[in-house]
Amino acid sequence: MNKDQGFFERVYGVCRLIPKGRVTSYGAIAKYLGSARSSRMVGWAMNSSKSMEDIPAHRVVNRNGVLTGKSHFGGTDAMQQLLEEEGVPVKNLQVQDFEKFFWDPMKELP
DNA sequence: ATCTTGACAGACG
DNA sequence: TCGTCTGCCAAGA
Repeated sequence: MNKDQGFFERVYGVCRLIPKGRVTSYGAIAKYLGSARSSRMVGWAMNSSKSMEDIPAHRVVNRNGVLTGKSHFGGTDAMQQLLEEEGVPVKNLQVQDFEKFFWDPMKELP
């Protein structure tokens, strides 16, 4: 979470802090990191995180609540099932009641 | 050192 | 309302 590791390391830190059964958006994380318009960087970081088991990237979706990164989860609906197991209802890669399950790092974290 | 890519987001036409 | 384009910043080739 220190900047020593670079930008995406911080993204990892936030991802790990996402409570189980909650989801957040790339923009929210980017904003929390201070670069609200660098949401792409978050996705980029996740791209690297996909190789890191410690990062629950399945809890990170786009602002629409759509699991855009599902393709990176083996090309199956594994990502969707993971969320459902955690208590997040997902329908066809779309998080149901997204706002309800949305977890804002800036708001939840001190 | 330069160019391309990237799991987004917001603005514009 | 929907489709398209740009903006943003970092990492890999």
